Amino acid sequence: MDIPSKEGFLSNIAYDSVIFGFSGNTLKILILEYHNTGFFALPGGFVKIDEDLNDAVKRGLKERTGLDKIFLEQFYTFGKTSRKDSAAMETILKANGFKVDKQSWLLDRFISVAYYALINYEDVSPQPDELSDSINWYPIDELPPLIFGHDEIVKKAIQTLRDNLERKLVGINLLPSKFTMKELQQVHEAILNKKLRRTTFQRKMLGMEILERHEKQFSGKAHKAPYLYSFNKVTSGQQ
Amino acid sequence: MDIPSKEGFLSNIAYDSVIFGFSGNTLKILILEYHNTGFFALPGGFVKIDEDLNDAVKRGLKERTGLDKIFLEQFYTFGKTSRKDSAAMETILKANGFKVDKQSWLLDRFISVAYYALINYEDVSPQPDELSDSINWYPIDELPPLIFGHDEIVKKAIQTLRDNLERKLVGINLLPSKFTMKELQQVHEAILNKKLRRTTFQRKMLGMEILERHEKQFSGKAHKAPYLYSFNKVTSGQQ
DNA sequence: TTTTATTGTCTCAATTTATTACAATAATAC
DNA sequence: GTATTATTGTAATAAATTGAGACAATAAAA
Repeated sequence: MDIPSKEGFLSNIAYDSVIFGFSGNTLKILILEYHNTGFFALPGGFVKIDEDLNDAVKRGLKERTGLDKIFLEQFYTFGKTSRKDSAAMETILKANGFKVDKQSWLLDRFISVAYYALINYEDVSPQPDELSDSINWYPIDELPPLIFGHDEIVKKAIQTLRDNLERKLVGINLLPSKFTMKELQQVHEAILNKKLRRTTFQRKMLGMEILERHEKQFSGKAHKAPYLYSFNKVTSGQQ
Repeated sequence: MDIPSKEGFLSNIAYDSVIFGFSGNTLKILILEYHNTGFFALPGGFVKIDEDLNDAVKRGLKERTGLDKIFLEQFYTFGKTSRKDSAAMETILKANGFKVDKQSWLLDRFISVAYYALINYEDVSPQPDELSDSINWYPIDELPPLIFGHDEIVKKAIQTLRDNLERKLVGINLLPSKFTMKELQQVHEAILNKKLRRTTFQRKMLGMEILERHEKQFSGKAHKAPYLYSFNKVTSGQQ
C-alpha cells in the first residue's frame, strides 16, 4: 500500500492538539497509540492548501471527538530540528502496512503549531484515526512517554492553561453547561494542582459577574442543596 | 534575473518580526519599504531546512539590526488563507528586476510565525535587505498601511507586549543596561498608553526586588539627581 | 543664598483579598 | 417528628495591597 498522498496539503507544516478533559477530579489529556508500535503521541494533522490553519485544527478535532464548537486556542509553534524522528515515523508507517519511500513527505521535517482544547469529558467518545490503534484519556501526571517531542508540547500546554485560568476563566469549558460552584472549584484545583479556599473562590467567581444562577440541584446528599450555575457569555479562543 | 532559489528553505513557512524600540518617549516599530512599490511590511524571512525556527528568526534579526542577544518571543502563528497576496508579491519581485514565474515558491501561500523583539533603540542602525529600499522606525500610532496582513500581526504584538509587561517586566529590554526610574516609567506609559502614578510605580518596581541600584546620575538639571538602576536577572523569552 | 524642578520615601486612606463565623438547608438517624 | 450531619451561601472582620498626598533631600540655576 502506498503512503497517503501529500497532494493538497501544505509542506513542512503540521499541527498538534492537547485536548483536555476533566473527570474523577483529575485533568486528563487525549493521547493516541499507534498500531503495534508502543508509540504514543498527541493527535495532530496537516493543513490543506486552501484551508485556514485554525479550520484545519477544528476539522481534526471534529474527526476525533465529534465536537463542533469547542474552546480552542493556539499557544505555541514548535520548530526545533530535533523534533524530527524519521525512524519513529518509518516504524509507524510500516506497522500500518505502508511501503516506505525515503523521499516520502511524511518523513520530512515539520514545524508544528500547537493548540489546546477544553472539552466536556462526558460529551465525547474519542475516535482513533487510520494510523492509530486507540485514543484514550490519560491523567496529566500519568502520561506515557510521547514521541516527536510531544512531551514538551504537553508541558507548555499545561502551563498556558494555568496562566490563562484566572484571566479568562477558561475552566468553565471543561464542565457541562450547568455546574455547581464546587465542581468549578475542583476544576480550578485540578488545573493549578493546589487547594483553594472555598469562600474566597466563590466570592471571586460571583464577583466577576459572568455566572448565571439557576435552580438548586437536589443531590440526595444530607446537606443544603447547591445552586447550579452557567456561563453567560462566550469564552472562546477561536480567532 | 531569476527569483531567489527556494533551495534550502522550508516550504509554506515564514516568520515575521515586530521589532520594538523606544525613543522620544514613544514606542516604535521597524517597518521596511520595498523598492519602488510604496508597499510597507514587517521584516521577515524563511527557515532553512536544517535550522531551528528560533535560530532562523535570530539570524534575520542579526542581519537587520546587527544585534545578537536580544529579547525575542514568539507570540502567534498566522495561518489564514486570506493572508496570501500574490499580486503584491509579484509587484515587489518585478520592481526588483526579477523575472516572475507563476509557479514561483515566493508566490505560494505562507503560514507565518510571528515574534516580537525588544531592543535598545540606540544600539542599532537598521539595514534593509536585498528586496527592500529602506527600513525605518515608525511610532506605533503612525504606521503606514502594511501588506500581507501585517497590520493584524502588529496589533497582536502590541497586545501581547501589554499583557506581558507587568508579569514579566519586559519593558527593561527597551532601555540601556542602566536607566533611571523615570525612564522605566516612561517605557511603561508608552506601552500601556496611559499615565502612571510615580510613587506607586516606584514602590512596585522596587518591591519586585529585581532592580539593582547604582551610583547617582548627575544629569546637569536643576534638581536632585536620580539613581541609576539595572536589571539583576536575565529576562529572555528565548527558548 | 534663594529658587526651581525633581527624586526618594513616608504616611494615611481606600480598596481588595484572606479568614473566620454563622445561619440555612436537604437528607438521615433516631 | 426532632435532633443530627454535612455541606452551602453570605456576612463580618482582619490582613494585605494599592492609591494619593505630603514632605524632606538635593543639583543646578538665578
